[in-house]
Amino acid sequence: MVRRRRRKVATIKDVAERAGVSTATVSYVLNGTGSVTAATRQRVLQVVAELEYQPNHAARSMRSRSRTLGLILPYGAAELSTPTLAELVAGLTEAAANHGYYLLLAGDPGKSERLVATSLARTGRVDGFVLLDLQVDDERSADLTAAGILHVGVGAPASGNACPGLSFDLTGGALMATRSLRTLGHRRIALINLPSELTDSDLLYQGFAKALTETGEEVAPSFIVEAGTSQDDGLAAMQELLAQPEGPTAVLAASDELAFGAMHALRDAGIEVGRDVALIGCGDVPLAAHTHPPLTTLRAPRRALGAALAHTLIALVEQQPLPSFTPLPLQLIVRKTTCPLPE
Amino acid sequence: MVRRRRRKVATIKDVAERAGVSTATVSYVLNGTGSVTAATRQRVLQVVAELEYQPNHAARSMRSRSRTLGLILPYGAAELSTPTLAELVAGLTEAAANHGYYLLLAGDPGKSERLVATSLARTGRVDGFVLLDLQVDDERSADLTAAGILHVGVGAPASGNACPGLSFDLTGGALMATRSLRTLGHRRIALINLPSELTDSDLLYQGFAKALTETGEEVAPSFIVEAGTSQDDGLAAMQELLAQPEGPTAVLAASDELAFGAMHALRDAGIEVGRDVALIGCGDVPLAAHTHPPLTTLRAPRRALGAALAHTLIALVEQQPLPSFTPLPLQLIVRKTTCPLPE
DNA sequence: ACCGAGCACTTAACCGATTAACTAGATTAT
DNA sequence: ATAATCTAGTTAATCGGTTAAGTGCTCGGT
Repeated sequence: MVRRRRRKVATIKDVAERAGVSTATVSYVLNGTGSVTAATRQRVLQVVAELEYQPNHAARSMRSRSRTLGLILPYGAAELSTPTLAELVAGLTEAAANHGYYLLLAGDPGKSERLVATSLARTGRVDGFVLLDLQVDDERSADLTAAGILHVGVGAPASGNACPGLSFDLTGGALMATRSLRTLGHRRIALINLPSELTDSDLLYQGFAKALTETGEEVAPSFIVEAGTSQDDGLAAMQELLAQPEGPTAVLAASDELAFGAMHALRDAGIEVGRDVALIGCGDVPLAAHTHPPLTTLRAPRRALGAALAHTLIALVEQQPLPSFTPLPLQLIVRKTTCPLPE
Repeated sequence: MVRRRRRKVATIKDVAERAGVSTATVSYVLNGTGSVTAATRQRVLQVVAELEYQPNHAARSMRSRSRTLGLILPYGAAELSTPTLAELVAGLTEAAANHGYYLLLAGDPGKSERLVATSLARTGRVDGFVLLDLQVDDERSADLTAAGILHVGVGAPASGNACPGLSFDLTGGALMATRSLRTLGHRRIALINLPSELTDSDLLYQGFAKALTETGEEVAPSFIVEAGTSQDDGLAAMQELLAQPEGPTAVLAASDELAFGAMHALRDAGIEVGRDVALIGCGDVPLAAHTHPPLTTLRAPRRALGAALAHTLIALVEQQPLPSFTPLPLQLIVRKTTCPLPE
């Protein structure tokens, strides 16, 4: 059987030979280090172009870094299909590309996240990791820190975590959303929040609470429901709120997913969203614009967050000063699930 | 400023020294090559465990391959958020992991897909690529083949493409779906198909046509609409069908996305899906179970396809015989959008 | 008793880059 | 005029593995 051999690509030696210089000179030209006359530089670059030379990545990363960022997919990776994660990944990938980095996906259901991460880092395959859904006292972060592995997390830089944490300005967003509900006349406002393990959940709570206390009101504990992350969790949470003697007239949900669940619960209870009860979600996933009625929600710049994560992690890897990061602002997209307080 | 130096990891030299052997012996033990006594093997493995030694990836891939598969994200990468792609990626990642491979994501909006791919391959960063949405006479495949870069595509192995193409058994699926519509009494059945550039579109058409011709009927050209891939495209296609003097009583859509659009169009036209008109989608994305009414659709094993792609590409890379591939069967999930022909 | 083969290793070349150390020639300083 | 410095390169060490070639040693065959 004739099997075509893999094509041989040009090496730095080929370039050096053809340009009549040493490999060191070629390297100097390509990296802008050393001192080279304009004429020599020209000649080398000419040959590089002719041979379409590109330095071998393995050889390069032996001397320095691998210019690769790692991302561990959550169990089952079904969550990759959530627009939230998908756009984040897109932002990561693009921003990384701008710095000559690439994104390595890992997600071995057999091994633990920790094992995969340390293996990837110890073998020099990746320079650092992005941790999704940063938690309070995150074990993963502690593990990586202990192993000397650089990483950044998606979420608030919380106590117990030594890594930089980047997130949206959920506090500002929640404040804005809750204020807008108050402006519409609502006074019995509930919050369906994320699990309290997630660092993001407190951010949201702070904004929500501030909007109430700034007008001298108290936060009713029964109106704060800690839910999971799924649509079903949102449904359950809403049912819990409706079961109370005096239920809320407005609800802020910590994610669109939760809001969708809440919409289901309301519909099942015969309550019309956007007329009887106001509802605001968070995230603005594509589907939010196409529910019935379309969901009022806080738009989150997911792609920008991905880019910010990439920048921060790369700065960490290259030992440059970390770029200053201000939580990315959310934008209130008013659709049809918000309404003035019914008289 | 005190900045902790990166932790030094054990090298093969450390292992060799500690075990009192040469590095070659360590390498032989770890790779199962060469001949080593049981005692020596024991000792080496012992030390490997003690030092938690893992071979440096860069050094390794200089002599062989990089054990990395490349995937180029579609423009803007918004499509990653489609469950279809997300699950495929998950399947790819997992199956790759089982062979010691990882998935490298690329998606540089600045450079062309071709440029990124050749660069990644020439620098030895990846061993091969997965091409999404394989097209008839796919330019990308031609480019990669010309550059001697291994790759597999998602789609039918079509004319003009030298690479293996893996897909679902869309022909069988369309046949099954269309037959089921006939069994329900429908005779005026339409097909909203994918763009004809996609190799998958013909597969679907073949099954659809067979279901009609096998009972001696003719395929009405006006009932075959070539649409795009978006929900809006599905909407437009359905409107086109409805505009005909005698519209279809049943519709097969080539994707759930298209089916959702068709549902919108039907609803807008005051036609009740699942009573007046039957509709079958393809893919069974999670949302399909939650539309009103829930969508009858062909369930596609996306994760399995991802795994098959990984296996095939890795076999290609390692010059092993390609695993035989039978198109992955679809399963008809009957929900509420199908109905007998109204009398 | 001697040769060849096989075993269990070691030695060293090699993969393709980066970079510290060196060198020859030109320029500047004293 | 001569030493010191600078420029534009080269040579060679190095990163951490893999692997072809080499080296004693034991064993079997004749």
